[in-house]
Amino acid sequence: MKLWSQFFIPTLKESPADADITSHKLLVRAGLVRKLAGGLYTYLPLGLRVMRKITQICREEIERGGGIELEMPHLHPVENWQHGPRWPAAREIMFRADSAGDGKRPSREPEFVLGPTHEEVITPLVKAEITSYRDLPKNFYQIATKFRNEIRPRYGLMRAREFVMMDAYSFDVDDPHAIVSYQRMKAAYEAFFRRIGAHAIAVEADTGVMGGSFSHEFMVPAEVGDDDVIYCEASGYAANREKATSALVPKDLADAAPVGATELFPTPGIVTIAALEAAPYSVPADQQFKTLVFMGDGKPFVVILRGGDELEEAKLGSLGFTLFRPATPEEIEPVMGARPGSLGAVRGTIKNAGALAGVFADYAIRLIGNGVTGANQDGHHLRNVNVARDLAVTKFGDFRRVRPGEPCPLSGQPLQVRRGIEVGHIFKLGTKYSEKYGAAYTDDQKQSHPMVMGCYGIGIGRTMQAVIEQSHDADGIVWPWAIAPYQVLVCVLDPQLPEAMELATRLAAAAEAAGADVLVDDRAERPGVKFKDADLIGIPLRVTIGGKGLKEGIIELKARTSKDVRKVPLAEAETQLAAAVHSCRGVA
RNA sequence: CGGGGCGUAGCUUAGCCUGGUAGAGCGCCUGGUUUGGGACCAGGAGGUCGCGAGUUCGAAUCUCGCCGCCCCGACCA
Repeated sequence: MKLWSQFFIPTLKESPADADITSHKLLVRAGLVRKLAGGLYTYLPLGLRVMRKITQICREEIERGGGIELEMPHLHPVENWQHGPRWPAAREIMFRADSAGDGKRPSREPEFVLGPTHEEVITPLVKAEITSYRDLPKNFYQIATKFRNEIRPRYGLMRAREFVMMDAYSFDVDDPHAIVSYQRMKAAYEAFFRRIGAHAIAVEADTGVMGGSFSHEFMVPAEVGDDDVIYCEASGYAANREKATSALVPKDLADAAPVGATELFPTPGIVTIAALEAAPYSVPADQQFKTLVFMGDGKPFVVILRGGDELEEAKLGSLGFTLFRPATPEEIEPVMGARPGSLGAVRGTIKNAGALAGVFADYAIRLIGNGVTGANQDGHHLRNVNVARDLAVTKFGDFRRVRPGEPCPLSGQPLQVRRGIEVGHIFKLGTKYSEKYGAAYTDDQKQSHPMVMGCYGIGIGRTMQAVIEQSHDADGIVWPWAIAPYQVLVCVLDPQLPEAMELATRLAAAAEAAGADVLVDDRAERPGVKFKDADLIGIPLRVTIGGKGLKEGIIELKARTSKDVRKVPLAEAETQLAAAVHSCRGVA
């Protein structure tokens, strides 16, 4: 039992000026966190208790899923990263931690970096320690602070620069076994989110810079989320916008026949899809080819989409470039022969086709059949361009962004979209890291193979905030039992009465014996203040002891989720409180 | 990194346009009255007006630079 007067819960009546989403305001108002600087937060005692409860449940479920806990350094020698597969992309978001000005190194590269995640540490460890198939599978995890120099920290703990994350790494002998490890972790995640009272759904996700073959994100649906989830209720299909596909292009679609020879026509000053849609040209957007040029690891490449479609840049990750970005007009002109607005990929019109790393076409352009595209001469376009006959396509792929309403790839029903907060992510990594670091094992035929890896993350602080986002009311937080900082609040309205405090102590003991953490509000505050604070900090079960009630011989029980107050005779107070605690624990 | 906004007491903020005394509410301290949903009265403490230059007799207020914070976009392991 903890006495409020001897604890530290700095609640606020007013919302801080720099918070604008509910969960962020409540984190601060309920005295859970305080900001040090952008994206950097102190966990106050109450917030720390919630974090601890979440990490403990996480630990239990990951262990159940086969995880073995260890703890790796936060400070990494930069060499570990330089030798890894994603140094160019990762260095941008890493904080550097130079040893204090010893002048021994050029200042361009740090000696150490603060770890944003730990593939670069765990893989060399496993390479050194595990060499036999007999020692596999293994799944190592830790719950530790991570550092990422987010371009834009925001929404409190939602996107912080320093944050607590559970990260796990599985090592298996082959793909089928790796999939088993992956499925076990997926089940562990589902159990974890269920136990803490968060409604999280698994959605197919893009693998991004991580690489790897497939992955799921765990999303808590919320309007303030950073990500769009595309889903179909009929089939259960759910995917991150970056990954989502639709059945827009029929699988059995035949190539359209040419309608005539390609024909050059002047389009002075026309550099947008919309302008070509207007009179006098009147070419519908989806009869135009949109031609984009990117730089991938220093070489230009071309992406072709339908005029009305948008590129989903994340999908370009499947092309295998380590780093890519849109090309500048200055980079485009020498290769294509024209500036953006007049670009196309018709064979023979590209000025220096040899310089290209490839021409990648979205499947949906096959729906165009014959259309209009830039001629690679400023102010000119080509019509009667036939997809199969005329375009210099290296490879078709899915590069477009799906729109709500398009047919679900599984059921054909219209897809829907909603916002969500990403609280966890699981990847089947494959051998990208094990090959790079030489993490291999010897099988029973004395053959060496790279280990097949998976990696898994859960944002602990973000999960805490996501729970607040989906579990609050006008008065404050409504904590699920399992992660409430305290589960029972004994509200002593007249703490100066010795019999009131004596009763509070007895009831607290009874609740603790029943398995609850108990906070006793013994402050010399008016009742209104205590009730408002109680609602704000969201303790699931409230026991009220007042001078009036004592005279009547009753105490009161109230659930945070309900308006109903139950009056309980003093003689039954301990047993009824214990029964209420048991019933809450059962539900949770 | 681009666009926009904001920095005044622990918190929320007024004042700035039109230069001249820095104000309120909450919180805090003292005393009193209260005491079941953020009480009331009286008194009090608390401010380099983000930092630095400049203009001016005089700058919270006008100008420039810097820093910090928030929002939108881009980005996001």
